[in-house]
Amino acid sequence: MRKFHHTIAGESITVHVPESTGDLDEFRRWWMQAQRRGPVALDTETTGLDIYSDRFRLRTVQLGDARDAWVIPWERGGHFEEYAREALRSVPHFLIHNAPFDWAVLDRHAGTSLESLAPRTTDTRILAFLIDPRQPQEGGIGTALKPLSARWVDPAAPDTQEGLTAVFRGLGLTKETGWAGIPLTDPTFLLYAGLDVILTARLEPLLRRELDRLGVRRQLVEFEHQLARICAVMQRTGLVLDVNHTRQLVSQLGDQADRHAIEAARYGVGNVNSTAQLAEALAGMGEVLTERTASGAVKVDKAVLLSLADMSLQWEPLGTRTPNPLALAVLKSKRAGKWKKAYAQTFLETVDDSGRVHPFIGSLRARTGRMSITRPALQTLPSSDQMIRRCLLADDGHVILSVDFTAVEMRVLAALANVRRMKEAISRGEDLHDFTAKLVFGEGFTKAQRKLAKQVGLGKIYGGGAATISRQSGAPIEDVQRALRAYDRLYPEIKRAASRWQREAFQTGMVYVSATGRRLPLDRDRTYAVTNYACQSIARDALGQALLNIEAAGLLEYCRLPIHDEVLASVPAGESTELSAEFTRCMSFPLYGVPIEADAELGGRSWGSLYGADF
DNA sequence: CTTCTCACG
DNA sequence: ACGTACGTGAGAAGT
Repeated sequence: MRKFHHTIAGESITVHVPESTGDLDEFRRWWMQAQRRGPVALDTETTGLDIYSDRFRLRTVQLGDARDAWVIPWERGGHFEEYAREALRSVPHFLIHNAPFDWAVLDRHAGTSLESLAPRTTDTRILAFLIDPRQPQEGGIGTALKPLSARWVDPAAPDTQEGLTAVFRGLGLTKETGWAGIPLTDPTFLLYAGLDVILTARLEPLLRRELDRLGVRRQLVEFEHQLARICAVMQRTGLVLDVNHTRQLVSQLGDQADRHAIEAARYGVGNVNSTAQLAEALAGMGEVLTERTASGAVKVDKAVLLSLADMSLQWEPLGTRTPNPLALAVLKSKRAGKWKKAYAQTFLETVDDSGRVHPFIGSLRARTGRMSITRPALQTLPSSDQMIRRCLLADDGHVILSVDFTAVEMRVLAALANVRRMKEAISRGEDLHDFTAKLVFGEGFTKAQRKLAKQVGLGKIYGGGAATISRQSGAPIEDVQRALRAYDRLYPEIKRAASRWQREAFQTGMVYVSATGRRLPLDRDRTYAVTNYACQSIARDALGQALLNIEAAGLLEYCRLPIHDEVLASVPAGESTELSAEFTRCMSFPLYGVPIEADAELGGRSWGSLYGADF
């Protein structure tokens, strides 16, 4: 047995690394005792984050409590694997920091299913997030194990990730190759692997105590653990990739990007992604660029370039000036390059050997609690064109189903702020934006006026002013101002609720507590954002509730992605109509007296089929 | 690492 | 007193 000693919060701790079956028997005796005293912290070390690649390996499994950690070298196989498996099977309650990652690893590589682990897990990252959801850049301490440990356990707790990076360098390895290349005998690696579980074990009771002190509901903590599990199931399922189409697309987009880059080079822009080069070249062509970025540089973004190219924000010709050929070439080259690199290529890099991509679905990411999807970022695929979404398919014999809430943030606002006329319109089944347009512009409102009513409604939720809404929508500022004033007259409850929420937050240390009990810290200089936080976070919780309903109805196996106000699913073609109705029912329920409703759309085999012609 | 840009709801 | 567009992930350039 190898042992490492360290001091945490003034107490000495021991990291044990078994080397023989005798050592493993001692490990077994330890966890059998430890599980009687309380939950056991669990962690894994792996070769990297690419859980679904065939090069991925599970290296160690660590268990621990506040004083002792055991690092089991899973990679050595045989008895090491057997004893670790037994503990994973038997311990009744685990503490894991950022459980979805370890669940996915152990499910795929250690024969311990997500279904078996999740009900036995407390995720300390969830606990920390419910105390303060802000990232370090936003003034919070974030939810990484190191800063949390420093805050709650021991300010001198070592930064194990940073420490290991130094060790990697000493061995001629990098941040990327280190996790796979470091020998399992490395003392720093073993000590730090053990420290992580000890820190997690010490963190949990302190975070629990803080949650109790703040009065955060147990029910919310439980809700988040259920959602984490549901999202982990969707991640494991993944989506089918049309590999051939994606390969063709990579090559097509690459050709396009190159062709337009060559065109741009003729005007002196050797690198289409260089804003400085572009601004200089455009100035040389006699273009006058007035917009500036936050730091004072000349702004040459898509909106600026489209206007130089004489096109609307939807790339439609305007006929107001001679199109600038450089602006057009740069727009096209950048777009093709980005779509190739960030989307198509990432699909091919992340696809597993059975042809599926498994995006990481973070069930609790944004400061409002909104979910996010990474590797690849499937919540942000272009919707103006079907070409990228066309790469992702329903399962064999299935079709794509998309079910989305109707105007959910507006309905949430109506419910939370008790907006009388909005609630009346919703219960009559009226379209909210039609209703507003009618009241502001009269019965014969135009399409453009409805669009303005919609943008003003959204602007209200975001806290936007006339200037911004005018710029974003292209509507004349006078019209926007008039609509905004009319809006305030029609729905006076919105302003009143916003001031009430800000006042409440002021009394609780600048934290607005949402209707579900979520803590939403406000930034002092933009407290107006409280309206958005209230609506965005409750809309997110409504999506969470919908996911629980979907699972209870036995439909989780069809779910593929949560996209803020939408659930994307793959359903057997023969039952698509019935399943579509069932999904819609799961996503329809009253929220504080206001009906939340959903619309289903059935597509063909590819996700792109919902965004244009399917091939 | 920061800034700018661009994709989404 | 007044007015403030919200939340993400990702790639590339430049310091």
